[in-house]
Amino acid sequence: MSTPTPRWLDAQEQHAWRSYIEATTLLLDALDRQLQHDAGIPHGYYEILVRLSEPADHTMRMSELADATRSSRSRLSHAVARLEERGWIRRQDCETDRRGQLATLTDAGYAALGRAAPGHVAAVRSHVIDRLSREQIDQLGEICDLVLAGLAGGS
Amino acid sequence: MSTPTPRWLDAQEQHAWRSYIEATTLLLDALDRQLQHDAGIPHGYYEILVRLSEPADHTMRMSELADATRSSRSRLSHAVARLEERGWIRRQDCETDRRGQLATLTDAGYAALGRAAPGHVAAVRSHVIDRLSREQIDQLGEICDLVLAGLAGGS
DNA sequence: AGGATTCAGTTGAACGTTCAACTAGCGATC
DNA sequence: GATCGCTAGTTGAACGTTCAACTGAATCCT
Repeated sequence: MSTPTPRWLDAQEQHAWRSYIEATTLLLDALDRQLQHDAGIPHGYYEILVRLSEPADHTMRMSELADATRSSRSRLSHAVARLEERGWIRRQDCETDRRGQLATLTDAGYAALGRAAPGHVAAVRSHVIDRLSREQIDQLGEICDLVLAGLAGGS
Repeated sequence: MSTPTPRWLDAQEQHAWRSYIEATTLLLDALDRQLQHDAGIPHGYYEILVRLSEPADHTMRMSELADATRSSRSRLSHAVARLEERGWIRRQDCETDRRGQLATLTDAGYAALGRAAPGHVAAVRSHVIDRLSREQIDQLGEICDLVLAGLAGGS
């Protein structure tokens, strides 16, 4: 539990870090507001619907879905409960593992996603993608993959 | 209110966007956990303390602080109320504008920040900064500045 | 087989954020 | 110098997330 004089961020590092935090704060707030307004759900719930819409049967194991959306099991559990109340997701028992639950996107949920998506994509474009060069988009992807590798995997 | 067939994200764009969202989700969660564990406050509260520590008198107008931390006035109001309960911030009336409030970092708050900072910086380094090349750090800063310009300013 | 461990998922309380409504002071304008 | 609108900040209810505790089922071990 020593405190070996931390290496503080230099000017360049601090600038990048602060810009990242500020941009991310504003960006996520803006996306939340847009989706809350258009679809009545926060950004995290939208991502759940997106992921569920990808398999042909619109069905996923809860833990699979938790991993895909990078959310805790608890968060997903609460979120799916809310979306189920709304009739956008249905839960059923898993045949092969009696501990498991399968979440299925309902037709109403799929329709809701279809209504929310255009506005969301437009927001992502206008706030991020369309402001960057093709090269910068690639740079961002690479940078985030590096960070992701550290956080998701081991070290 | 037409829906003019949105321009969906192509593979490259979608990859970058998803990596960004996933990395950000995991990163902010990790920073929150680290700070909650080390200092008992979430990341947003830490940023409030940092900003307040920068002026020599450790004092800022509430709205100045809200702008600096990119937070809504309501969020800041609640947050400062909590930090005041803890004795880390003090509020006083503004002399020149009777509507205004001045928030001041107390000595206890400054000390708490001093205790939290090393672990936080170490986390930022290990998760982000030390994984990127100097060039990538600059790229990230530039990208985020572009996004920030769109969200903070006009268009 | 029996017991410990781990895994899948849920639950409720505590906490932070959002939203809308509100108080109060400032400023412009007529 | 009254009024209208804007700015500063707060409040409480509703909502989402976190954390820790919990239930049950699978798996491991001998």
